[in-house]
Amino acid sequence: MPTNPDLLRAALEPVVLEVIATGATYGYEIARAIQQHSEGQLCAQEGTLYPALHRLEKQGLLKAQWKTSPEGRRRKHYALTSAGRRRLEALRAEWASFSKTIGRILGTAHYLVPRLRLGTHCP
Amino acid sequence: MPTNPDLLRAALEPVVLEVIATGATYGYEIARAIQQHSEGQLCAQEGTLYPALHRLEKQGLLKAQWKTSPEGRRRKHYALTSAGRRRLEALRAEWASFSKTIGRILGTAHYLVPRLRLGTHCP
DNA sequence: CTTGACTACCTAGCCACACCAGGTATCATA
DNA sequence: TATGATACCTGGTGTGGCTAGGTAGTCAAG
Repeated sequence: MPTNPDLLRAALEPVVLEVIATGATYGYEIARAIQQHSEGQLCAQEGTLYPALHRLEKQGLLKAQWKTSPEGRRRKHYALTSAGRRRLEALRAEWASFSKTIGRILGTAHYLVPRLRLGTHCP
Repeated sequence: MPTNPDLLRAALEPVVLEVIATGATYGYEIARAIQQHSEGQLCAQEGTLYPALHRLEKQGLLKAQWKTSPEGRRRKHYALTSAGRRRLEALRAEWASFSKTIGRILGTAHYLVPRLRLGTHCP
């Protein structure tokens, strides 16, 4: 439930856009979705995730809307804008190219490893 | 001849250790080796690479030695320590695990893309 | 009714680090 | 004697993850 911050930094933006594209809508849910999609390998702390969502919104990649759930919880729901969808597509391509290159350099392109603990711990 | 800084940040340490393990020894040569190994996709600016080498040396992963080439050039030659070799191995495993996870999330695990320009420009 | 656990959001301050821009110095070539 | 390539270094700036703290509502247990 960790990730070395430098790795997270490289992947946070595409991963957030991706989980929103996949159906997660508000912060708390997005955080859980990231953990689930990554099988616990990735964990964006709240102090990381919320500012990231605000950045993406400010860049026009997400649009936000406050709603109140039937149980009475205030939630800020995010959705991709069309710019956000284009950006996600570009980030997918960028990631594919980059990870292929690094994988080739490190000789780990198809290197299977046991699940490992990466960095800090998720509370 | 670019890379988005956040991606470079995630890969710089393993890539530097790798190119040194592969035979590059001094800063200027390491910089060129990174560009060549990455087919121009990765470029560590001098203001990035030299501090990184100093960090790795300070951490005991590299040992350095000044030499003067036959043509009279002062060069600082780096070599992996045994801790450096162990670290490289760990970083390879970490990268393999991480890139597999992100690739799966983004659905780009084996996604082939045309060579693309990533971020800033290499001088 | 109070306590605790969970949900749900936010932010100020710290720190690491890539980058820019500038510096120094040597050597080869024109 | 410029000019360009080689070869090293660093101070300041900006980005952004993390820590640690805050607010506030729901719900079950005691």
